[in-house]
Amino acid sequence: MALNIYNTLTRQKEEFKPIHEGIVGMYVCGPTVYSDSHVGHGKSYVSFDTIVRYLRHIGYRVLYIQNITDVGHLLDDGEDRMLKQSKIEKIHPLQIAENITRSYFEDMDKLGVVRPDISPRASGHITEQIEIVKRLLAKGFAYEVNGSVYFDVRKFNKYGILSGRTLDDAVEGTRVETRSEKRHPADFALWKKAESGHIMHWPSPWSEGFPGWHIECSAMSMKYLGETFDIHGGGMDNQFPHHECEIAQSEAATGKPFVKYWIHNNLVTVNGKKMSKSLGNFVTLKDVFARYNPLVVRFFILQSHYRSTLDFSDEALQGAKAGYEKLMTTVRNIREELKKAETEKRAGGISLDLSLYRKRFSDAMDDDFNAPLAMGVIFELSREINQALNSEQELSLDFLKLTDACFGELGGKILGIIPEQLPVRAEGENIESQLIDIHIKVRQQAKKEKAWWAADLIRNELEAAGIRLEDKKDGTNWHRINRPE
RNA sequence: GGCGCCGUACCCAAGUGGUAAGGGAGAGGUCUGCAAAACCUUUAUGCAGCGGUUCGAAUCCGCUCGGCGCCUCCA
Repeated sequence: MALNIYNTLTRQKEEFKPIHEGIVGMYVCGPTVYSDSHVGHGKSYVSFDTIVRYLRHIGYRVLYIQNITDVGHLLDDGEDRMLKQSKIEKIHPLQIAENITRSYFEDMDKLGVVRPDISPRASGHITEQIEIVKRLLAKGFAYEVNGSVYFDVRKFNKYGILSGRTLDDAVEGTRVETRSEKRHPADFALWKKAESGHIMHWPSPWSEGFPGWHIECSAMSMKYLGETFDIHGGGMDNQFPHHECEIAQSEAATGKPFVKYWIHNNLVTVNGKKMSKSLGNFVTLKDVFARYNPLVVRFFILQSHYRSTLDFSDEALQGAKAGYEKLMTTVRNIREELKKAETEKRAGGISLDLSLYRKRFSDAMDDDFNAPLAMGVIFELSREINQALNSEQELSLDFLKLTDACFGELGGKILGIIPEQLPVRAEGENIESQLIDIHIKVRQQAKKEKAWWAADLIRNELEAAGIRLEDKKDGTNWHRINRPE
């Protein structure tokens, strides 16, 4: 089955065919860096990360660009987000940008999100943005008023193609007092003249000022990916007006199609309501990580489709945690068994058709990146492997190697939920593992003498210290308990 | 008001014309000194409700009820 992607532009699933054979240019709207990332960012970037991982898995060379917005988001009162926060904290806006950018990557790293190939900053691409504004003015798609430049939406007849909105809708829908400078209420700023007291401003042919919000994505995506590229992603809430404006200004400037496939991921809700910075009901990733393993959060996110909303609740997260641990137990058991098999001679009678699982997994991912369905496949595989591990038959080294590799590829490399190193027993001869082994030996003796109280005491105390013992047919295994879980 | 989305078991969730994946929780069982883990069995004649199309619908159409999103900064 070929890869099919739901394209917001056409409102249907389409077979994915990159513009250049074997190469994919992909741009995703990154965060505005003025406060810590919340779970919504987590869902968004985990979703796109999984998409990038899968594209790479099926052989594409992907150039993945994700911007950092550190200037240009205007509030209702016309004030820049970065500026507002900088006044609150009494530090330079770019200091905030720097701090939050670090914090953002810290969170994303924990979620197993592979870093973008390029993370361009809006403030570092003022020249490119000015260039586009110049082109738009020259072609008559924009006009200047009092040092500010606006895009003239009536000159671009495709305006509304992405969101399905007409200009009449836009007029009716406009609640904010129309700024008198604009010729049409839907016209949007390309360049704004800085008011006095505005710290972040740059020289331009029109005024000392700063770029409009939408222009940065056009400038940076086209700079690194070309004037037409394959995939543009972002949150559904950015479909209008942000992405609509991007299309308008980019295509007006170049006269070429801007993006082939638009991918929009759905939002996180809390108790059924959208989580957003402005509503103030957001849960930061750092808060969640204090209570749950970040990979549990990733697992939770991937358990629903990227185009579905995900309702964030403690109950749901608890469920995800239990499911995640179940999967990790299987992986751990395979790896434990693998270690034993390496030093033993084994016949091994069980075989398993892994290609069937791989195919079902690929079919799921090929169908618009259906990660939840793909996870179901992994769980079914997990069950079958557990049956094998439970059976009386010895498993061959080959069998164990192949299953471990399969989990590593599907659950690790593609979905990013199975780490290469689990918190299993410490490798090597460190003092901790020696001490635990001594405890296990003492406990074995206690068990032999039916001193159950002693055996249980050792097990309970170790558990309290974060070490879990599990008695098996052929001895006792131990592993570290993930904390936070 | 305009545009759009959603409603699947106790919870999360996939399935968009062929007879309800998967995870959690619950119940029973196997194994075990007991645990833990795992495995097995079980939990929706039914997919918000009512009509319609069809040999056949959770899936298509219409209406009703309920929830949400965008239209204003947001991933």
